[in-house]
Amino acid sequence: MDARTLTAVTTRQTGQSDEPVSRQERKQRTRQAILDAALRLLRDRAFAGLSLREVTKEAGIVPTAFYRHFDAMDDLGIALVERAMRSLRTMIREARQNPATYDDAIRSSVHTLHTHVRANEAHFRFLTRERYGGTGPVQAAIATELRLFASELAIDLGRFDGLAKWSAEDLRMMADLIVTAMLGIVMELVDVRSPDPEADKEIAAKARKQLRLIVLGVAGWRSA
Amino acid sequence: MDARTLTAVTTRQTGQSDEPVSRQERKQRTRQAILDAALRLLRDRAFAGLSLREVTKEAGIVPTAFYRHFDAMDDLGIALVERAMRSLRTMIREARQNPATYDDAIRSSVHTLHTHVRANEAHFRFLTRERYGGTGPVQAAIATELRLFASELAIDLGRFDGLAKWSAEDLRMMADLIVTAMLGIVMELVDVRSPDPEADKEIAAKARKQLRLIVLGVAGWRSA
DNA sequence: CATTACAGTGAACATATGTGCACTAACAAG
DNA sequence: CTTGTTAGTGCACATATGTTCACTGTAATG
Repeated sequence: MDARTLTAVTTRQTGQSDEPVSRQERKQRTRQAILDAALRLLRDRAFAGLSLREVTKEAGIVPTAFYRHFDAMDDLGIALVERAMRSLRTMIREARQNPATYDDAIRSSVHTLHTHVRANEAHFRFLTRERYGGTGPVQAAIATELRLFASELAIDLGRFDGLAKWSAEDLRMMADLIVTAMLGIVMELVDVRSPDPEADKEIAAKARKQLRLIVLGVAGWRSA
Repeated sequence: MDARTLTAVTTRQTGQSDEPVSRQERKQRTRQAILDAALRLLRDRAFAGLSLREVTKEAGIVPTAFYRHFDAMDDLGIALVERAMRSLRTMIREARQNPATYDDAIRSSVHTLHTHVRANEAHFRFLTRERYGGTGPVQAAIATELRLFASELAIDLGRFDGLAKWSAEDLRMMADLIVTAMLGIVMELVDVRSPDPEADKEIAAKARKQLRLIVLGVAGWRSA
């Protein structure tokens, strides 16, 4: 097997072998293949228990080729974080377009959450798993991104009636609670088992109730 | 070095070598040494990235001796879950002794939470890390135990004023929310960095506020 | 005291891993 | 057309890992 096998990955991926592709286009594609391979393996393993060779084998390339794209496994990890966070941000952007009233916001937010999670299970699974489980650069990267995300949510919350006069600290507290609760919901959704559509409805209902419970607390709030 | 080194672990552990110890007592001790070694390593690694040889080296025994206590690493994992859950249950038992009013319950519960977590950081770190991060038997064991724990909490909640007439499902929903939120708090506490006592106070304050926000929601609740 | 059970050792092996190196075919640039 | 870049290959090697096996000293048993 000679270097013609260079095309092995990309062709397997695109399905058609001979459309002309630029050089960096090709590089991008195998890079993507590595990411996808990793995500595929991460469905039942944790990132820490993932070897370079495994990933490259799954991606259809030779181990040493890995270094053309990443310095080490940790680099792959943070690349995955970026990619997964892009999915998260896309979801948020859509959820943010929804309007004023609490009840509508909850309903539609949970709906878009459910939709996006199901559409990008691998990304969300990676995020929720490695948020706590991961160590080193990966967890750090996720923690940073989620902190940033919670800050934005806190600002969003401040625009709602009844939250306008809350302190930044209290808003942040509430945002953190929401983020943690919803990530718990995400974890239940992407848990490997039960592709049961009935269970999905129950989980979504639970998510709505939890959000509603939190929001109801706002009415009685006075910062201690 | 011959088999007299059999005493290496136990002596290093107890500090005094020649108090008479029964045979199974000795076995129990090295088993404990293995658990402790694992927990020590798990401070900065995830369980998945932990090798049998590493653990035994840290424990001060030879790799093959591991099999006298566990069939495989997974067994070690579930043993760790059991041990960690014992710490959790001990904490709960203490928290449960506290009385009626919401406000007092929150205050004292967060206090005992903080105390116990600081006293058994390794256990709680392991639980929160591997709850999501872990895969296979370990995560399954934690999930089962936490489900059970949430059920008990739901029952406890039902005894409070204003919650007496809630459906079992709603109580469970609220219990899950509390468990998830508090495990998030625990994670912040055992996060490896900042042994800052000032940060501890802020985290505790945040925990109280989150619980208060949830509890306040009860007043306005009507099951959808 | 004689015998058995067994928690621990140490050597050995097959396998998996990360990484360095020389090489090559194809694209890019002149 | 020639020349240089480079994403990929294939080989090689040192190291780490899980697990087997025969063993040994000591506590437990009779």
